[in-house]
Amino acid sequence: MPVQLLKITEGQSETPLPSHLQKKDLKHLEEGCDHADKYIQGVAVLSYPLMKLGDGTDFLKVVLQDLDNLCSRINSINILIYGKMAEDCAKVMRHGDIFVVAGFKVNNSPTAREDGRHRCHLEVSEEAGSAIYIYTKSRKTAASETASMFVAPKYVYTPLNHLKDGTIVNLYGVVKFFKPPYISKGTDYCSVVTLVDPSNVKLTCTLFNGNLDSLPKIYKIGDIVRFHRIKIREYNGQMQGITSGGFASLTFDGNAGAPIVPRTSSKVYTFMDEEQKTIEELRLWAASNISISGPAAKLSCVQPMLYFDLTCQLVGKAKVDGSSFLLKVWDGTKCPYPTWKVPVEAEDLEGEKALLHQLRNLTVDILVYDNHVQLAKSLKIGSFLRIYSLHTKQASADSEDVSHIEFHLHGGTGYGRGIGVLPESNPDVKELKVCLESVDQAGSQNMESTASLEFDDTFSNVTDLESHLQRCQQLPVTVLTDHQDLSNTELKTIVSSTAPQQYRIRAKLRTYKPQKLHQSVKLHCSKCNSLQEVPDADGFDLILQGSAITAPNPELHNTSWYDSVMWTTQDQKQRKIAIHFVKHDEMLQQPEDTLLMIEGGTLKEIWKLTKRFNCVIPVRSTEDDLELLDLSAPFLLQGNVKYYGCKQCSTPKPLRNLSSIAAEQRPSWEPAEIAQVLGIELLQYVFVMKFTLVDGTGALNAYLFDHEKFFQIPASEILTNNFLQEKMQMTMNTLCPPGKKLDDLPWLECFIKSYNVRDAIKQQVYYQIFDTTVAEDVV
DNA sequence: TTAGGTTTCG
Repeated sequence: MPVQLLKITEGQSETPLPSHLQKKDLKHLEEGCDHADKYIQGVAVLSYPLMKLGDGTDFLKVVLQDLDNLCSRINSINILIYGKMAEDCAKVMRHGDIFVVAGFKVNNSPTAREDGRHRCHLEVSEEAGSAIYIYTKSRKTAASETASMFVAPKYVYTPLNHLKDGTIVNLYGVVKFFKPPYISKGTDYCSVVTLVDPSNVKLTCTLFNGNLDSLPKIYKIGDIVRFHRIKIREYNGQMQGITSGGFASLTFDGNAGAPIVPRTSSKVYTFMDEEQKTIEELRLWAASNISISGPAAKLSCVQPMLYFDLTCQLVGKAKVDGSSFLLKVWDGTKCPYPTWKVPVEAEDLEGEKALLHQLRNLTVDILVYDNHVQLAKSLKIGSFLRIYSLHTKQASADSEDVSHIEFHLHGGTGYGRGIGVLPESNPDVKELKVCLESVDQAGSQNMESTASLEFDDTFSNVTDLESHLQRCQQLPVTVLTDHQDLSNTELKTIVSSTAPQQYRIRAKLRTYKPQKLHQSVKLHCSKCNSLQEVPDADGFDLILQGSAITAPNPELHNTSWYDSVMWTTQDQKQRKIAIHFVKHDEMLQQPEDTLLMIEGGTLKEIWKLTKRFNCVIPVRSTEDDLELLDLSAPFLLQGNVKYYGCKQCSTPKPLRNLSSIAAEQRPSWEPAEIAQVLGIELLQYVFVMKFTLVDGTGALNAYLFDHEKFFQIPASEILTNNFLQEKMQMTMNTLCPPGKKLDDLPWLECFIKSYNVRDAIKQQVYYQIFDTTVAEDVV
């Protein structure tokens, strides 16, 4: 019998221990040694309630104190008892009983730092061949002590608005954002999780673990987590959670009504009625306070230029080159657009050949890049995946009749981009399997007849898309904002006429450039009429690094019109940063109204400041004044928008001219006004595109030169706003649907003007679209 | 240690 209750009479045990057992001292316990013939002895000072683990196994935790080593600093140890043995022990044991535990396994105790007990714990079970001998005193005297011994573990959970720097806490939260575990640049996997709770405070946690399984198993926004022993630190003025020793997590489905089954790798955890209630309460709160991700997008619903999470099964994989890797996946539906096929060597393609062939028109090729390659390589064929923030991109239609869609998982982990493996028990996987099986049963004949470049809705649900496109074929997708009384002119007539003239036309958009819409955004100087590319962040970064070499000049601090603060960074670089807050009426304004100037800041620091303050102007010190940086850098940042000045047309004036705006009754800090007082010729963000228009009589290329009117999207915000980028791409997909024949393209109504451009050799006629906007129900 | 949520532009 693995648990034996033995009597002690006058301090002596009636039954001796088996002779082969040798006593082991707590001081000499070590992980990894063979402890089959060893025992440890101690008095039971604490026992937790008998519990059931996730798999139904009984579990009991008992704390033993080593009576021979009462003086040593660490003289108590946790005993984790599993299965029937746990049940038996709980039945017979009493406070003060002496335990002899034999044939145990020694493991690191994750709670040692917190409970101050031995750095190892002992694990015992019948299956492992363990035995427990309990020496008990007279039942009469022990009975009264029983109550004091069964103490439920008291975990205190801290609300997110009560977190303090430097503490280790337990907490609950609803997942507002997460990065699925990815391989960090160090030795561990990393997962970033942002939580919220009913206090409405956010906490971003950075979790590391060398074991993928030990990180929280979060699958979607809205999941609920319970973290134990997470360390709280202050970082950049905000509380941050980070894994500490003994970190443990449980994850729950966030949907009200779903079974409350914790996902965890930990064999041992407490989970009782009180916890269950907390989850239910958080689910209810989340239901009205968090937008839980809806049903995941299927391949049949994809649109070009979207970021979405795809739940799918891996059918094949192949190496492509050093920085990219191919995954062939399917989800049982058919993408309504032609999709690309990534060429790879046949011998590099892993996966079942017959299946790959059979599903060739239902699988899509996903190219994953950079940091995702290593993880992608390790994926098992047949496993179920969720690919987060997968990008659908419309490929250039330059040389082809119809364009196609590409699937990219770009490098980096921004926006939670990554790959997660879902267990078969996941409800979404169960649903997916039903779908995949039904397609399998439909047989291969449907698929055989489906050529990859044909449209076939056998497995797709494209009703919405189709009806949308039908609408577009009837009504024009662009309308005039003026000149409605004019009648249409055929393109044939226009191209044979002299310029300059103005026309109303009805035409179809055959193709457009650039296909990569972000390339259409330029900066325009209305003074010299020059166009230039929008500088990239690297250039700005270099300028900032260059200007940070010169330390801020303290003599320029705290003037009549601004207050200054300066500090030195704690890192090796000892960088000096100064911020000058412009005053209004001798007072500092609210952050959201404040204009500040910064010296020595990095790109990231400046970016953070723009989130909180109205305007940020990067500056540097000279001997006697502050001045703007090189005009290749933005002279002003407001919200998401970087404002640039024309190098040719600007004559920078002293920054103190800003004080004239500050002196206004309500300084509005308009970019145009700031530019004016600083002698900057403000560059405007514009879309510049070339539309190839056809109408059956002829064709012409017309330029679109638009700040905001045509797309009803400000060009200044498109580069930093993904939502607007998608909106613009959707608009272009409606104006010029990928994969459609000319007959099926919608009509555009446009107003265009012709004009002459002369260069040294010849004169040419150009056309420009104006007074035209995308129809209201298309936007 | 790693990353510290702010998409690529292949």
